[in-house]
Amino acid sequence: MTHLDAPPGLETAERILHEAAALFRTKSFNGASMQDLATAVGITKSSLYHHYPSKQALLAEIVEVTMSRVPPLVAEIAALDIPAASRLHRAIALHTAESIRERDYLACFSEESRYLSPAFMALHREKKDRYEALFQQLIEDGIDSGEFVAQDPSLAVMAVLGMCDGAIRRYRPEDGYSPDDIATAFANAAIRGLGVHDLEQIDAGEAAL
Amino acid sequence: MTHLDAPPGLETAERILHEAAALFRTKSFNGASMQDLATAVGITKSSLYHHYPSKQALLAEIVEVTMSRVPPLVAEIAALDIPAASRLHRAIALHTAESIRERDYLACFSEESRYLSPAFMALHREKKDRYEALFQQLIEDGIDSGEFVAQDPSLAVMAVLGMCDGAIRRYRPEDGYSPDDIATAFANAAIRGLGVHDLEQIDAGEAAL
DNA sequence: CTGCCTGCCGACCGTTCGGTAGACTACTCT
DNA sequence: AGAGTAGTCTACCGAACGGTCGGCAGGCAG
Repeated sequence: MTHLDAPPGLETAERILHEAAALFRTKSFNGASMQDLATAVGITKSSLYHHYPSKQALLAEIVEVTMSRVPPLVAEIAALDIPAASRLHRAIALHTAESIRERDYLACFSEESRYLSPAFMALHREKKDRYEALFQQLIEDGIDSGEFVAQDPSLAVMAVLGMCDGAIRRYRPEDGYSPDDIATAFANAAIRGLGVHDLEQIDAGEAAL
Repeated sequence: MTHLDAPPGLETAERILHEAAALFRTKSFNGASMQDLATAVGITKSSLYHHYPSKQALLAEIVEVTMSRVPPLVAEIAALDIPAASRLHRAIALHTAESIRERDYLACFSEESRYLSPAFMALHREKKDRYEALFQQLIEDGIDSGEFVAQDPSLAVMAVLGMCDGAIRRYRPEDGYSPDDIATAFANAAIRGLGVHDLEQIDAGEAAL
């Protein structure tokens, strides 16, 4: 029983992180014990502590890798030189698809991050606020340009991101929807909900890409 | 120190339930201990067990009182003899306002109910499905009548209720929005998002009531 | 006055929690 | 061959968990 017996593509530390994200999503941070995690990974509880110093550190790591992966993708979309409605459409679709595909990690990011210790929490709040500000800016751009009807942008971002987060909890693979199915439906609904009058134009723009 | 000293309007059992709902929302079911609850109520942990047989029973009771209070209100709206879009608008506004006003209870209903023991869970799933079916039926009605664009009703209900649930987690009283502000904004956004073409007519209908 | 019932309490139970200590094994590098 | 190291193990720790027990104070009915 050594550390090189069976590396099926993933290092132990990475497997631990994966299983931890999965457990934190399904049983919540407080509901998942280190023993549960050890069992899922197939090692003993003590061995976990060789790779990560604490349960908190596991959560912090999960949140951080997610934070450094997804926001840049959205930021890239936000910087495109296309109408705000099109940018927001793509941003929502990406955020939603990512939320479903990597729901273990995104659930930790959006739901379990509140269990971060105060030290990590402060850091995380700031990053999360910056991430959500990307969406709010897109909405404000769209209102300014007349693509969306005048409305409170912070309520709009609350509605949109709340909807996306909901997908994580409500998604069930056995229902037969692909992440992209849901992502597209949500993005369409959101753009329409913001009061855009020519959704067809956005669809056409997407199809051309 | 007797049981009749200071009933400030609420019986002990009811105060326990209130504080439990608040704690379960803020710290989650697994994160809130019976000692936390006892401290919040101002009695000892042992005394809790005089009123409720277990922590599980507390959660079950919270979920059940919510379940027997809110769905009838929505069912009443769903049965009104007005266009589907108007009924759905009012149903969403009510659900959202209620989610925010009674967010301790509604959070337990929508988020913590997954910690119910299997026995209670089965019962709860059925009721929750029936509740959500109310919304889905309204959406299907609106599609059939041409008020909403053709779309997958179950994805639509996923988006709408996900958005509403999000309000519970994202709402912060200090931001200055009233529950009704958010409820109206969400209902408008949702109806628009479903593809209704004459939102003004719905607003006019609401104003007349 | 007596006896019961309600609400509460301090003390305690067994279990599980996150985390630690130290030894063992097998691999790598010199 | 020998030293070092990475990864795992068994065994254990103190604390906190949900829950139980027996008893005590006081209101109330007989």
